[in-house]
Amino acid sequence: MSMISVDVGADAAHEYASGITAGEVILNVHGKKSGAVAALVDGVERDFSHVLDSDCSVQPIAGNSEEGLYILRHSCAHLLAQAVTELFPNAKPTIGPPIDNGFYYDFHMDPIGDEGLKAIEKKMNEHVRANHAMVREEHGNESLREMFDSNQFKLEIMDDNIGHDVGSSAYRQGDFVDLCRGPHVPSTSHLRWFRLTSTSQAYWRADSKRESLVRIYGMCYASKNALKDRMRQIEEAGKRDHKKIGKEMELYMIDELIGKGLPVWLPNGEILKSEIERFAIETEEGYGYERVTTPVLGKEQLFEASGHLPHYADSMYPPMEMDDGTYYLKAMNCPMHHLVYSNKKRSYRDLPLRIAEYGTVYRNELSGTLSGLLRVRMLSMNDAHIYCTLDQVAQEFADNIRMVQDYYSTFGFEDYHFRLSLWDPEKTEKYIDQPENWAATENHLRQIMDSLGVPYVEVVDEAAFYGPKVDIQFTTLLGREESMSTIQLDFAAKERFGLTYKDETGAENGEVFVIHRAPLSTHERFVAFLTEHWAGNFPTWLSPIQVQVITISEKHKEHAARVEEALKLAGVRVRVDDSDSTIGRKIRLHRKQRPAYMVIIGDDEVSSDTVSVRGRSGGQRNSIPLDEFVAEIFAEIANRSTELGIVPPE
RNA sequence: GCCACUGUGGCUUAGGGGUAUAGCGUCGCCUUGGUAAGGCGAAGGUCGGGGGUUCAAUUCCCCCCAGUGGCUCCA
Repeated sequence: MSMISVDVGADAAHEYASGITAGEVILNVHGKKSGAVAALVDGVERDFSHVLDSDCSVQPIAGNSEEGLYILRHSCAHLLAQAVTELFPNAKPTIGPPIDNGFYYDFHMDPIGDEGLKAIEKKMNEHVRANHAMVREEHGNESLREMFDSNQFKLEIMDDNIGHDVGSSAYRQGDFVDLCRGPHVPSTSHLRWFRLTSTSQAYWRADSKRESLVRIYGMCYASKNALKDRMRQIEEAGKRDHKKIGKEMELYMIDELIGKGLPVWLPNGEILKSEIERFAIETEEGYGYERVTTPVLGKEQLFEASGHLPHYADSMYPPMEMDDGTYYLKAMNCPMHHLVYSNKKRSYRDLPLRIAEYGTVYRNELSGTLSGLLRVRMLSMNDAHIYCTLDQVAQEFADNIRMVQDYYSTFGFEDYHFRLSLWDPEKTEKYIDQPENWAATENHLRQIMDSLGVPYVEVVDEAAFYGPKVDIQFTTLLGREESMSTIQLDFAAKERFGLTYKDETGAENGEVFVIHRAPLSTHERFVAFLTEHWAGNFPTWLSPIQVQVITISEKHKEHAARVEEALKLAGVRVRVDDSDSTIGRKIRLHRKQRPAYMVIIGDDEVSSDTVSVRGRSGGQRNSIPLDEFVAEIFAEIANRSTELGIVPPE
């Protein structure tokens, strides 16, 4: 028997008899407890059963590594398919990939409910206990087609993959076999820590004209603790859900008589919204923005000119027929701002011209996508458009990126990254089809980002229809990525609206670039994120109720009124509860509204003209002279501090 | 828009073919109280809406509406 030399990383290469498997090598080198689920052989992911017959390198893939988790989840998708096909013999598996935090599998089958999901989960657990080996089988194309001849979806996958290695292997566990490239965990007992989470409808090939499929989602981890951690994370996210907190704090309401996706800002939410707006106005005045107000609707011809109707009509409300023409609700402010620009002749001395508007736009989102404040049909924002020459674009982008960074640090956001969003030349119907302009502007943005030294990722098919953009991406508590801010470069408006200026030579110059930017997202989405981020415990300057005064007994009403008066004079949002109730009860009641501070007034405070201040976590600072407290909270609010510094944290 | 699930007083919720729980909140009384439930009492619901089956529907069936999760889309 010939010997082979296997490089296992750490120390010298090991010698083994040819024919040994990758799994045996890993067991030999790393022992049983390595937690490996597969092997990396010469840099390629392989099953444990992969046979080694020449010199090579072998490394374990740990179950809790990123690669290992994908293998685990992919394997768990197979386990799911095994259970589903056993319980529902007519179900046809289609595809079942791993995704962040879990996996899904799409089946062509009748819809199932919660009971179905439970039954499937139970069956999966049976197969985990049975510990089926997941065995790789190599097949020729013909033999594979035979194996899956009753499943048109698998046949279609094979048709699409002729010449690729995908179609050459299948994995078998017990009675179940699935077309798959692998690799997989050695056996189903590795898949203990899973949970099925939900079902949904999906289309074959994500095409709504094709077959409707049942998608089943699950999550799978390498250990009990990892699964528990994830479930805790989901639970925590549930507690921070802006819909739940928004209701408790009375931030907004949605009434079916008004319509879905059309939130009403209640007084407390309006405070948040107007504080954000005030902050934006202050900041943007410093950057040279001028504010305007434009109508919420405009004529068809306007949106034809802007390109919205050709490229964006699906996202607009349907037209309104009037006696003098057809009108549309605006989905964006830009067309009207372009008209503000060309309301008079512009000179190079006017550029960059920065036109801002704080108002609402209306977008016709599909009813099923609407959700709380996160996805709405009326969007409030601090929108602005910058008209400038190509040479000025870099400076304006730099300013806006700095502005975004300043905003975010003031609001306490840290977990975000920049994304350069490019067009997709394959999808010319979605974009203005001018490849040279796309290439030039995309390159320009790339250079700007590089010179700013801001790290970013590039993603295709995320651009606006009129140009590339820089988006600022957030990760939610559940690990989902969402766009927050956006800075967009528009090369199309100048032609569509005939935007020109008189340059230094006196010539009429048509090279006007437009930057669309909304650094604070929409107020709806921003408040939703803020609420989730702070779990409703906003920094003092944002808190709808900054101070809740609580009296111990009716004897203290008068002093409470004085405290209220002093705080109001300093512009602090204060409320007083001097009702006939116990202090414990009042604290419990007001905690739901999450005031930044509670001020307790009793005999001690009255006699010494002080206040006792209670923080959100229960920490307390007693007998602060009233003047001192007012001065401290005033400074905290004026500085827009993210720290609640008056009471030491518990 | 599509799929699944859900819909009971302001909020959280029990129940289930014979018009319905409880807690919180609200109001009143007692208590004048020191930091996440002091006591007593009261008001408040045509059980999301409309049809159907039934002697009888909040409960079963159908259709709407809304919410939640997901698909698609997206700020």
